Amino acid sequence: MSRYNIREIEEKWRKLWVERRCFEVSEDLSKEKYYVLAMLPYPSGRIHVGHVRNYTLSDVVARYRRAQGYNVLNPMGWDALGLPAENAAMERNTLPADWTNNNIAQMKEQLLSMGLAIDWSREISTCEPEYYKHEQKMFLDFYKKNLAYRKESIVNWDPVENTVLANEQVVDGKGWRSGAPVERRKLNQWFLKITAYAEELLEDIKKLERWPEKVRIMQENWIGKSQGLQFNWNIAGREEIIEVFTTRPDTLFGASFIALAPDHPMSVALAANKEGFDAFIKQCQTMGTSEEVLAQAEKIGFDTGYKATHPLLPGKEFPIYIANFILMGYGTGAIFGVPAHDPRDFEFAKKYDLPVCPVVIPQGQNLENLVEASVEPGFMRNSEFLDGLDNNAAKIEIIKRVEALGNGFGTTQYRLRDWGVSRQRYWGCPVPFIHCEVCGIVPVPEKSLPVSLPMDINYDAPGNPLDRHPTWKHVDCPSCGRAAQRETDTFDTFFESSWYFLRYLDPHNDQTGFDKKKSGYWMAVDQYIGGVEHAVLHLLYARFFTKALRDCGYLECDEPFTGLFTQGMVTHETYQDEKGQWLYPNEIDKDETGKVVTIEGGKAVTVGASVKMSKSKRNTVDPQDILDTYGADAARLFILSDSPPERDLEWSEAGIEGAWRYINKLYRMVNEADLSPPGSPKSAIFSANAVKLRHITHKTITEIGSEIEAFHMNKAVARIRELSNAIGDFKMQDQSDQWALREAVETLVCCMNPMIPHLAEELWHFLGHKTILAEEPWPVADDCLLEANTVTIGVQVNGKVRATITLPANADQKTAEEKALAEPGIQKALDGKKIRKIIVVPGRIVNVVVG
RNA sequence: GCGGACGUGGCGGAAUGGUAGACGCUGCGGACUUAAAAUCCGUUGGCCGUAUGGCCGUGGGGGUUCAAGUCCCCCCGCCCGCACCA
Repeated sequence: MSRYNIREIEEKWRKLWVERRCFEVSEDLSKEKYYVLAMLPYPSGRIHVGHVRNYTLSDVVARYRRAQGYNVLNPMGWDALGLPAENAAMERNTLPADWTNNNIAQMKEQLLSMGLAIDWSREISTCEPEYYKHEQKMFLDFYKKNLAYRKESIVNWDPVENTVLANEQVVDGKGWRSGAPVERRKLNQWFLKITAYAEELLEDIKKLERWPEKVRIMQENWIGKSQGLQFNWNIAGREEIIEVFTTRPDTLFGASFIALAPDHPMSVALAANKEGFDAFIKQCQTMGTSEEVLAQAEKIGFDTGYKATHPLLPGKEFPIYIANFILMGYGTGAIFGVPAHDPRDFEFAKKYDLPVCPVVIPQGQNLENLVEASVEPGFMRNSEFLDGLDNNAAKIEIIKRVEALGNGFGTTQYRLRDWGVSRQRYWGCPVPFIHCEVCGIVPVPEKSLPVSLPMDINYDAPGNPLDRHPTWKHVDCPSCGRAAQRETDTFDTFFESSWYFLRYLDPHNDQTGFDKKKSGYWMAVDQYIGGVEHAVLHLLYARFFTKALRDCGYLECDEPFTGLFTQGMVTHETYQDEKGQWLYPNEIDKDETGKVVTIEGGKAVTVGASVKMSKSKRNTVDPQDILDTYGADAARLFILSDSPPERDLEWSEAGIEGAWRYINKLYRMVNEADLSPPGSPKSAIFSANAVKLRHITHKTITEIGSEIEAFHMNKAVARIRELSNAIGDFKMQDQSDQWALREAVETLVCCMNPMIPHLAEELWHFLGHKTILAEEPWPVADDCLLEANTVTIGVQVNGKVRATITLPANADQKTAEEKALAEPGIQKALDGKKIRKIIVVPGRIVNVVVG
């Protein structure tokens, strides 16, 4: 027997799959379709282990579904636009396009060596005008539908780089690159009206049954629907009113102050000339605006000195504060504070010595001397006409009353905000609009699409190269013909990833983004797989796009992804030398005593926690090294073993070596097995051992299937190992048992195919088959063999296991009882005590209750 | 702070309310070898015992049940999300 030559054999089968175009598919109405999609990678240069995990998972699903008879689409492409390419271009003096295309070529090479069942004929790259011209058309359609609009909004502006910074690029109020203090600047920017779909996006989350609960909750929270009352307060001595929104109108009679957001227009109007105002506003601005920070920060306020009054609360006046915990972007930017029933208001009231008046009293409580806010439901008190109602009824009642007064209205608020898509960058899809001094903002005519990025750009000066380009932006106005200028903003790159899954369906269509009929066949994606970091933004944007495109007539599909799986991160131990410098895993080793030391110099190494792989901690492994050393199958197997896919996976050298050893073991085992010749007739009679083996064989078929469907890939691998252990342990009792052994081995090979396809294909061939395993159906289990003919169950005395007994599978209760009581261990445990009752659960347990 | 997960051997992890620790990794002992690697066999939750065996054990405390890792209540710990980084 020749040694398993991983490189040669894996290469051989990959070549054959490509030659036979095994994984290229087209619409086939005779078959049920199955669309498997892995989140498309950003072409950063080399694949990382996270990619290997992602694409191994999608590949297992694709190969398994294919064997199940589905017409499986499993495409791949490149999320090729984005900031890193510009950073790289600046650092290396190249062009973003060159850097990106180079990376794509390299990464494709690497992905090919993983042996993925991908239809590469559908490969797309989002930086090609052939791709983005269609999204320019979509944007124009959105504009026509009033789903795209411009508005002024505030950005972080780096005055040295002449560029807009993302929040994470602002470090301590300074630009991450330039170190210059960041300015808040108002710019006119494009927005997509995702809020128009807030209700549908929320409502349809219910349909996404095969999404992780966690992601659905995150999206629900993000959309943040709340129902309440919006109404007006008067300001004593002034004409203006203050509009507030509350989700707790029932607590109105418990109010003790009014609070405005620091950037509320009335804040300036009421307090701009007051002493300390500027300092207070400054203080508010330094602490950030995230809900997390506001919720945990000390609640501080600035007393405007004005009082508010409300028609429902005659004779009462409420101080008007400006408070740091009120957000201008949510509701109306103003609230009435009810310390007794809101934790933040309570904290605020304690600090400024404001009254705490409980009005919603939970059953069995009196809420005297509150030490914290009470948010439980209850019955109304101290609330005039609401008294005695339960607080939910009170909400309805008070909204009625306020509406009758003409002072406000019941309304629904969403936390979701419109999606700002403008980026002041070069390496993105140009926004297809033209600015004309006379006509204003004018769409680029469809026949003039695409608006392509110029390739002759440079980074010699700060700012957006599109803006500085000598000719690119100068065009004639399509409407009046006068000299005009192109929009130099480009789209947020979430734009590309919001519809790429549709482009895969019709990747070479130059007339339209995709054919409606094709989308009718393939959509929706049956199984989407990617990182949980995309739980909200990408997935919400893609859902929005699908609905918006539907309403623009592009397709008939409400939700893009019916099944979603979010994989965990890949982690690795960290290593530091004596000086605290981080070391790469390939710089360390164990010495004879088992101590971890540096390979160079043998110096002591501190082994740290296993954390997400990152370049800064140098705890990365290069998948290419793994693929070169151990082969694709070993890498795939290790990725799938042990850790459930949704949890973090700890990469270890021992683990990958274990997988590699097992690959070799399987190869040897099958090669050495004493099998009946291919195609031999089934034996008429099997020995006891063979019957047992056949039971395991057939059980494995159904179990692996359901484990893969449930994404329990670690358990699917365990079932493979169990079957191979059973094969290894099998003692032949009779020549006819050879057939049972062949059956077991062939089943093993078929079942391991989704996970380790190269070896499976090789062994399939070795077993004498002329077919390609990638094209073979999933084996069918014989139902008669699924049940074992004997079962071993525990026998308990008072709930403690004292013995085990083996019974025929169909044994009745009486038999089980008798056999259990006959056990010496049971007799001993009974110790002559009186038996009160015996519980027999057939096939499960016998419990003797005594005493 | 709010919302949501999670907590099982030395490690990753299995367990429709029914034999806790499947399947692995590591460690230990042995075989083969001049030797090593590879491979194979055995063993590997803790404590007591020569042993048959016994006791303890799923973060902690209570409860429901014939039976609880699993269900309920309280507590502790850890992780994730909470607005434009993709």
